[in-house]
Order: sequence, then C-alpha cells, then structure tokens
Amino acid sequence: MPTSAPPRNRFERRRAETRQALIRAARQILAETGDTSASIQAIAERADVGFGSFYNHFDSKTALFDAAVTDALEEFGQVIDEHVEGIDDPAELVAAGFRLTARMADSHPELMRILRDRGLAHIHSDRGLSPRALRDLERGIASGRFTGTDPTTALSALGGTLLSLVALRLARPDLDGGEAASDLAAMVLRMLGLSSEDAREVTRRPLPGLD
Amino acid sequence: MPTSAPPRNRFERRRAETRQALIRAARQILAETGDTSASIQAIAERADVGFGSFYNHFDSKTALFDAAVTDALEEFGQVIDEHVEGIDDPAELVAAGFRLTARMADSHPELMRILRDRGLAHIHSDRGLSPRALRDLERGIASGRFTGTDPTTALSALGGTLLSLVALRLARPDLDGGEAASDLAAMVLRMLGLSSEDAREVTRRPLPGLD
DNA sequence: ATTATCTATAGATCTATAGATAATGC
DNA sequence: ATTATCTATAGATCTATAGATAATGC
Repeated sequence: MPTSAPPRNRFERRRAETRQALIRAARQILAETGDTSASIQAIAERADVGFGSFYNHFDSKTALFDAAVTDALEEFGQVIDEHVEGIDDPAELVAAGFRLTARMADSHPELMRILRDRGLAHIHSDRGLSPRALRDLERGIASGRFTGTDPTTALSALGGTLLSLVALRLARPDLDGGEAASDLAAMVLRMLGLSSEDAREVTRRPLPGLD
Repeated sequence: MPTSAPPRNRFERRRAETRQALIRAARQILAETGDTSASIQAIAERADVGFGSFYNHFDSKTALFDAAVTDALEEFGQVIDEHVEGIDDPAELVAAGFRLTARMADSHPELMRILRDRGLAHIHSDRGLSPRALRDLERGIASGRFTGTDPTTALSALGGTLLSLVALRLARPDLDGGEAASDLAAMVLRMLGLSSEDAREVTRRPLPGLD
C-alpha cells in the first residue's frame, strides 16, 4: 500500500515485498494479541524475512506497528469504497457501510480486530474512510437529507456506532450480523434525522455482494 | 479496588498498597503511550516498589495490564454512578452520563485515555458501567421512554457514541466539551426514539458538579 | 556499481528466582 | 513464626550494527 509511486524495477518490487511482509506480520500480531511487545526477531521470523532487514524499513517497532495500523485502516476504507460505488443517497451510503462492515467481520476478521482496537483514535483522521464519510455527511446535511446535527458531531457518532458494531460482531458471533448491522444503521439514520420508517426502508435496500 | 474483603491488618494493607501502586503505574503507562512493552523493572521503579515484589502480585505483565484496565473501567463506572444518583428518567441518565464523561476528560485525563483505547472491547462486559447502562436501557424500553430498539443494540450504539465523545474530547480539546456532550447525547436520545425537542430539553437540565 | 538482504555478534537489557531483610501477628 | 518486601544475580533474550552475500541496473 505504498503512498509513493508503484515499484518499477525488481529491486523496488522486492523491497516493497519485504516491507509488506513485515507489515503483514505486524497486522497478524495486532489482531491476535493486540500486544506490541513481540520481539523484532519474532516479527522478522513470522514475516519470513532476515532479521537485519527490519532496519532497512523501520526505525523501531513503534514505527512498524503505526504503519500496520495505517495499512489496515486504508484497506478497510478501500474495501468499503469499492462496494458502495454508484450509491448516491447519503443515507443509503451509511446503511451500506454498516452492512458491509458486518460482513467483513467474517471475510476480514484480522482487519476487524485491528479496527476495533485502534479505530477510535482515527475517527477524525484525514486518511482511510473518515474523510469520505465526512464528505457524505456534509452532502447529506446540505441537501436536507440529514438534519439537526453538524458534520463533526455526526462523524463522531457514526464512527463510534460503526466501531461498536465491529466490537459486537467479534464479541457475539452467534448473533445475526446482518440484522445487527441493519438495526444499528437504522439507529444512526434516525440519529441523523430520518424518520423511523425512512431509516428502516433504507436499510432494506439490496446490497452488492462482498467476496 | 479489591474485589475481596477490605484489608484488615497492616500486612494486608501494605500488600494492597503495593498492588495498587503497580496498577497505578500500569495505568499511567497505558495512558501515556498505550504501549505495554515497558519492562517490569521500569514499571516497578515507577511504582516505587522493589523489583521482585512484582511477582508477589502478578504472574506476568499481561496480567498486570489486564488488571489495570479493569481497575480504570471500574473507577469510571463508580465516578459516573456517584454523580447520577437520584436521577430517575432513563433519558436524563443517558444525557448526564455523556455530560459527565466530557467533564472527566479534563478531571480524569489518564482514565479517559485508557477508556478510549480499551473501552470498545468492554461495551458488553459484565463489569463497570455496562451492566448498569443495560439495566437503564431495559427500563426505558419497558416504560416506553425508548422505542424502536432492543437493549443489546441500544447498548452498542450508546457505548460506541460515548467512546467517540471521549475520543473527540481528547483529539480536539479546543472544542467546547459540554456542547459536544450535549449534542452527542441528544443524538443518542433521538436514536433511542425521543423527538428532537424532547432530546434537546433533556440535555439542558441542570447537572450536579464534578470535583 | 549499486542495492537489499542475510548472517553473525557484541553489548545491553530483561525475566524470574533465591536468599536476606524488615515488619507484624499471635 | 509468618509474611511481604527488597537486593542481587544467573541465564536468556533482545537490539542495533557491521560485514558478507546475492541480485539487478546501466
């Protein structure tokens, strides 16, 4: 997930692969234990990368884990983005985001654990899904679809509720995830000023699949 | 914060003090860096406790940090509990909880950082504030004050939004905390079925102080 | 010639424990 | 006599780096 230009030659490709292998290992560790005290040796071994290579890419463990969280949040944003393309109604976008997130608890469990453990501090980040969500909220408020709130407050409430859905899915896999997602999405839409009937209707619209 | 009986003699008191000093140090570390890789030596030193004493109280660092999180969440629950005593209306309890939490960002910043970083996984815990919040939600639903939701979904949304308020307060200390709290509380109340007018009114009622 | 990876290692740090010390209970 | 703390330490582990190795660019 390089912010810079894509690697052109084999050197750069291999370098990018090593870096990504380290990030992947860090993401696994974050999801499994949430504990960042694993040794660099253990991380390199898990990434199947020579120990010394670590220092070619990161100055410290903290730098690696920060990059791993960013990487995970970016991926989350991209997966959601891809699947809501073509949806215009801001309310429907919110509902789709909730329902897709619930499904990702099954399809991307590692990512969801990181989101649960680290997402809250990034709700107002200028990376990942947040800026796009903020834009959609602003659009909804401007058009009158959403009422009685300002964008910042709405983003907080929306983000917090979305993360609580993630936590609920992970803590209670026995519950029906789709139903929980629709219920929480409907509550958020009510919170954003929609009537109960409108909110309910929006959360029942058909949704494109998630691999 | 011993779950067992309070210490009776000087031995037990001193033992409890040492344990609490270790927990206090762990809480500080959680709040400052959120990183659990500090050495046991460093933790003991910060707690002003002999190094070997650590093992009289905890088997591992993980055990200590788990205890520290529990300790912090219990304290959060207790502070809120004390200040909402006498409030009967479930809607007013919700609003008071939000407003008190916003104030705690100033009065208990360490606690709030731990809540932000670790709270989400404990929303449905059977300790701390959660069981009481669940009871209040059930009461509100039974009495018809809250409509259109079940207690579990409501607890998720309420907890997530409360934590997003904590994150917002910590990330944006420039914003007016009381206003943010009232805004978010009003949104949650709307989410729980109150009209915008009722929600607004409830969040404007006078609130007992926080030391 | 350049670049990244890998192996080996010195020195620092950490964990867990053993045994000494200090304080209290009975 | 009992209990908890504290100090000292052995052995293990970790970090950061230096230098060798392997692969590609030009």
